Formats: sequence, structure tokens, C-alpha cells
Amino acid sequence: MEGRKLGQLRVEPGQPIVAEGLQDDRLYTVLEGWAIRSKSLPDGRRQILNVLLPGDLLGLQGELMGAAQHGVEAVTRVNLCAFRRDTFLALAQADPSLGLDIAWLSALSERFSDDILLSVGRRTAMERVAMLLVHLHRRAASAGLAENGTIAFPLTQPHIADALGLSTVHINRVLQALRRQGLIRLAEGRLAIGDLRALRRVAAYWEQPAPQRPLL
Amino acid sequence: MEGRKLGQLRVEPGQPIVAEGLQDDRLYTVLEGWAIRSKSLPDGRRQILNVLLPGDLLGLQGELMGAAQHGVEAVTRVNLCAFRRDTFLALAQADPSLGLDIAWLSALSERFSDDILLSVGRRTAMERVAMLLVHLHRRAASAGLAENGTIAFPLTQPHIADALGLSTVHINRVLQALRRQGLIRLAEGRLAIGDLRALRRVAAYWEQPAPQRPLL
DNA sequence: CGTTGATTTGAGTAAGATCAAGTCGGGTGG
DNA sequence: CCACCCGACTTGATCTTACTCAAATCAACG
Repeated sequence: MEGRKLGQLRVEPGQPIVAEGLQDDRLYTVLEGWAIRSKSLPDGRRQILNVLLPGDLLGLQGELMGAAQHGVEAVTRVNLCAFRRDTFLALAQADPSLGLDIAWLSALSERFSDDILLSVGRRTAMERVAMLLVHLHRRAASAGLAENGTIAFPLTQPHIADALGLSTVHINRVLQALRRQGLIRLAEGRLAIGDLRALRRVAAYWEQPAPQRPLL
Repeated sequence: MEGRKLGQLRVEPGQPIVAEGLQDDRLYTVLEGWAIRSKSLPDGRRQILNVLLPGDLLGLQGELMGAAQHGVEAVTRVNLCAFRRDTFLALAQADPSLGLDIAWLSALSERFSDDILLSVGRRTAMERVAMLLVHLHRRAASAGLAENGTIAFPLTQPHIADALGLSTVHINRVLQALRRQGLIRLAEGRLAIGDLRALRRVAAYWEQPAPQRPLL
């Protein structure tokens, strides 16, 4: 799809990429930076649905259906690569496997959603936080963002709270407990995991088979 | 795809359709009955990810990626139509628009997931229950299951609890409150909504634009 | 019948929310 | 350059929502 690039987009921290309820006929790839996809209630309560890291595709979920049902916001400075949705669709007409690629990506992201829903619905606060940190550390590392085991971690405690359905005050206390137990180091925007095995145990998490694409 | 049908499958209430962690190389369509897709923690806590109604497709999410990361279980007696995944893939090779159809379906189901995550993460118990009932009533009605405003409602209170991340005891009290306020009638496996407007207000929900397929 | 699971109700408890206040750092405007 | 402001982070105290435990009723079923 490289040739079909519509343009590149730079968004500053805290700025919206896609506004909730607005139509946007583009698809994006995150080239650099962190972003969040979220949805809010009329009174302001917010749920973060997804954390977007470099390499992630944006615009498949709701945007295939007209107006976005969620907002997307930059956490750090974000660089995006934009495509027009219709050229993308034309492309999919020409190349059948592209549609399947898309379906596979949706399946992958749905699996993440399932895990998050399990966390938010059934895990305790400490389990949720441990889970999120393990998950993000792994994703960031596999996106090539790790430097000797630590990753840049731009999410604030309010972000974590909104991602996990908890209050910021409680997030703060849980993080401190995890630090006290030596399970994580999290300071100055960097995260290191002290004891991955133990942190996984805290998260009531066990390794899932790596996603492999069995198709084709 | 009609010609590619592999066979029909009947599953009794409470029986598994897909076991958690098992490989299954089929795709299914629900012809009749209710089923749930769920995921569990090692200690038994369970989260229902999804309620499947007639017309729903099953097997797109995790199954595209090898072993299922979740279980699927019949709630009522369920009739399924089974396809082999590989013939499906071959078909998608031949007809590009099928891949896009699949992508669109994934997008739709992801939008449902987003709503559920918002509920579980940020709504109160009463809001969650109201939301779920409105949502299921609408889906069941649009699947043609409504009879003068009421639908068969086979989910038990433990089911609702596991879908919303609450305890069964609490679900019971919330349901009674909703009944007392005349917002719902729920008895003997049938659900009627007394005052949809009010129930939506309780759910902190406002109408979303109906999903339309803008593709092609 | 006896068992099993759903539903209901009451009583006590706990996880996490809310309220409040203070610290710190970065950014802005005077 | 400095005063101010804002948001993130932190800590303590209190409160509430929803959980846990327990027990009774009921219907379905073998």
C-alpha cells in the first residue's frame, strides 16, 4: 500500500486525532508515538478502549461504519501516515488477500479487547494494573521500543485509571505497592519490570500462545 | 456461501460449542438459540464477552489465529451452521468483497465490545444492567425474536452477573429495583421493557446512529 | 424423593471511590 | 525574572457501592 499514502500527519500531545462522533474518511498507521482510543459518557466519565503504539492501524473499528463512535487522542507527539479509505477499498477489491489481512488484524485487536474486558470485569485493581503493565511492556518491546529492558512510558496515572475503570487515587496506591514489592520501576516516564514472572503471577495471567497467522 | 455448508450442529443448553484453549477449524453461523462467548481466570472467575443471537457469526475473532482464547457455550438449545475455515478462505480468495464483508462484521462486533467495555469500566451497576437489557432487547428484536414488544430472555442472573462484572446477588437487587420502578418486566424467561425512554436515561445511553455500511 | 441450580433476602464487610489538601514541575504572561 | 496556574502525583480520612457469607424457597430433573 506504500504508494497510496495520502500524507503524513503530526499531532501534539493531548491533541485529538479523531473526534468522538465525527466522520473521518481516512485510515491511519501510527509511525511514532503513543495514542489512546476512548469513549465517554455524557457526564464526562471516560473509558480508554485501546492504547495505540507504533505500527498499529487506526480507523478499522468504527470508521468503517461512518461516524466514529470514539475519540482518538495523542499521548505523546504522534506521527501518522494517512490513507484515503476509498482508495484502500478499491485496493482491497483488486487484491483479495488484503481484505483477509484486515480481517486478521481485526481478529487480533479483538483478542486484546477480550483480555481487557476480562481484566476490567473480573480482576482486582492490583491484578489489572499488573496486567496492563505486562501487556504494554510486551507490546512496546515487540515494536522495538525497549532499551535494555526498559521502555518509555508516557501514560499518566489518570490515563491508567481510565484504561482500567479505576480512580487515579487508587492507581497511585497500587503502583506504590508494586514498586515497594520490587515488581516494577516506574519513574520519569520510563517503565522497567523488575520480576516478570512474579508480575504475571500477580496479574493472574498466563502466557498465551503467540498469535500466528495460520491463513494462506 | 450457502453451497459450502459443512453441516448443521445442534447443541443442548449449557453444553460447550467451542472449548477454551482448543483448536477448532470451523466457522459457524447461529441459526437459532442463544449462546455466550466467555473467558475465565484460573481461579474460576468468568467474564462473558459476548452474547450470540441468531444471525451472528462465530469463529472470526480468535479462531482466525489458531487455538481459541475463549469458550463458547449454549444458553438455550442452539442450532448452528458449520463451515470449514479453509474453504471459506479459498472463497475469500475468489471473491474480494467477502474479505471486506468479514472486515465490516468485525468492525461491527468491535463496536459492541467498545460499548460493553465502557459499561463495565465506567457505569454503575444499575446503569450496566439497564444498558444490557436495552441492548439485548434491541438486538433480539432486530433478529425477529420480538412478540408484541417482549422477547424470550434465557439468560440467568448468574449470566448477567458474569457479563457485567458484578455478583449475582447484586444483579438480583438491581433487577428488583428496575421492576419496582416499572422500567422492565422480567419473569418466566421473558423480558418486556416498560419504558424504553426512561430505561435509556437510567443507562446513561443515547441513541447511536444506526450502523450503515458505507463501503462499495 | 434427593439433588442441583436459580432466585431471593438479610447481615456484615471490604475494595475502591470520594473528598480534601499539599507538593512538585513545567509553562505562561506580566 | 518571577508570580501564577495547571495538571500530575501523593497522602490521609471518610464513605459508599457492591461483595461475601449465609440461609431459605422454588422448580426442574433423574
